[in-house]
Amino acid sequence: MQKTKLWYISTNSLFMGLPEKEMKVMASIMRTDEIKKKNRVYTAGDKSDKIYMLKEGMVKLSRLSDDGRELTVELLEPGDIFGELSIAGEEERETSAEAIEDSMICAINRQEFEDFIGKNPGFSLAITRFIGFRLRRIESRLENLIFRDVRSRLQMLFSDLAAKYGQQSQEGLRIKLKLTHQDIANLIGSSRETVTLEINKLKKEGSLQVDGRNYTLTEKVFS
Amino acid sequence: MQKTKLWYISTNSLFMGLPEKEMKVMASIMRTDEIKKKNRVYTAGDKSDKIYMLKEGMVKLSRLSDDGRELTVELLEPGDIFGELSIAGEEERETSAEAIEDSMICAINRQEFEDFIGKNPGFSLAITRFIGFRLRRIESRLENLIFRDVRSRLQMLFSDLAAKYGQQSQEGLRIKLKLTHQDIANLIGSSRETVTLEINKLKKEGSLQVDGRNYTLTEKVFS
DNA sequence: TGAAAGATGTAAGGAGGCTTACACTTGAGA
DNA sequence: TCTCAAGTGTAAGCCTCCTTACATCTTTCA
Repeated sequence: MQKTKLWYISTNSLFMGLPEKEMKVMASIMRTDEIKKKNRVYTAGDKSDKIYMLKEGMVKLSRLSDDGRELTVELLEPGDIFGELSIAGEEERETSAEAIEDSMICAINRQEFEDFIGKNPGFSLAITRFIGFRLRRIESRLENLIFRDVRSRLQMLFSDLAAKYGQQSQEGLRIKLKLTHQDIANLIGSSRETVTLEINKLKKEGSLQVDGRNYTLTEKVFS
Repeated sequence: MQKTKLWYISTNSLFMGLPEKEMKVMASIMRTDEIKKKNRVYTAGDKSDKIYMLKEGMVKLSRLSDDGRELTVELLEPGDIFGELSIAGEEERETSAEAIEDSMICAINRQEFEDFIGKNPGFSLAITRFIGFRLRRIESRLENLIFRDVRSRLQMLFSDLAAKYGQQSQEGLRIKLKLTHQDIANLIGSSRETVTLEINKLKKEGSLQVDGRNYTLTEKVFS
């Protein structure tokens, strides 16, 4: 059965506490869209006038350097909001959003979203909190990048991913995500070759198991 | 004459558009405090339950590594808000806030601040915007750190500082800020020695003039 | 199913920038 | 105004990690 917009809204922590009537209003200003894998929701430079919610699939937010290297800013799960910086004075997108699986998204016009915030003060605090969370995360990544080497950043990435996508299994915490070494390099600001090297070291040391493209953390090196 | 809290509020862009009555409410929940140079407003690990506004002086937000290195997250001017992550689920401070000049600050309890937001939807959007701005800035620093070398980061820092603290003069854009090479290193994630080296290169090339601890940008290498 | 594209393994070489070390200069505060 | 701490200049050595270069293994999809 196709889940309704209202279902997504009512199960989303961001909208928690809103009266049902307002949830319906939110549902009514959302426009559902399908995005196929490898397609972009938006690209850096696009006009920044919509906010999105990911309903199904997975979306990657990233920034590109002039010479084509990529920095992955965020991996999004169903329920996550993105493009929210359009309400923070962003005129043009600074990041790009790409579906890395076939996805369903909901789009809301910036203006309508702001009107909605204006009418629902509690909701606005939720949005503020949400952006604040992202700010804290990014700040801590900045810190890691400056203070820690590739090995340590890789370990932290794995424990972060385990916290978000981990599943307890026989061998340890299994990360339900398929990432290539290049994907990982883009997440920690390193090169594909160095990531391959460091991952294989972790395997040899026994703190990481890899089968296919699935990673399992077997030790609490990852705290 | 001592400027009143209300004066600071009414001239602050964050509070713009608020009815005067609400500005007075805000003033009434603020507690003014004096912080001497080199003292901390808060330290990483402190309970995160207040929001601050800088009235006078200058405050530096920073993060420390285990081995004592420092990353400067932000330099604040009068009118700037800080500690705002306490409304974004931050239980303990992740950064420290240190006065780098004798300063006057205003403190507001988190709970009172949130109540105020709840009653003033327009204001809440302003706060969201504010945090969003900081998020964009930090993201772009993350990007620079990954994609650019020290020389380029140094140039970008100078043009950022010029935009915020610059003053047109005979020779070019003069930055009204006294920074040591160590301060600069902490801002761009480099070492003191490397910063000295690169600054002297820029001086030789003629794009930067230094007298004492004052920097003047003489060319548009800095865009 | 087979070819092409994508992903991984590995190694040599090199560069950027950090560390260490120390001399010299400036400035803050007694 | 003198002293001492703080800041700056400079250089050698080294270390991490990137780049380049291929071989091989896997996945995709025509």
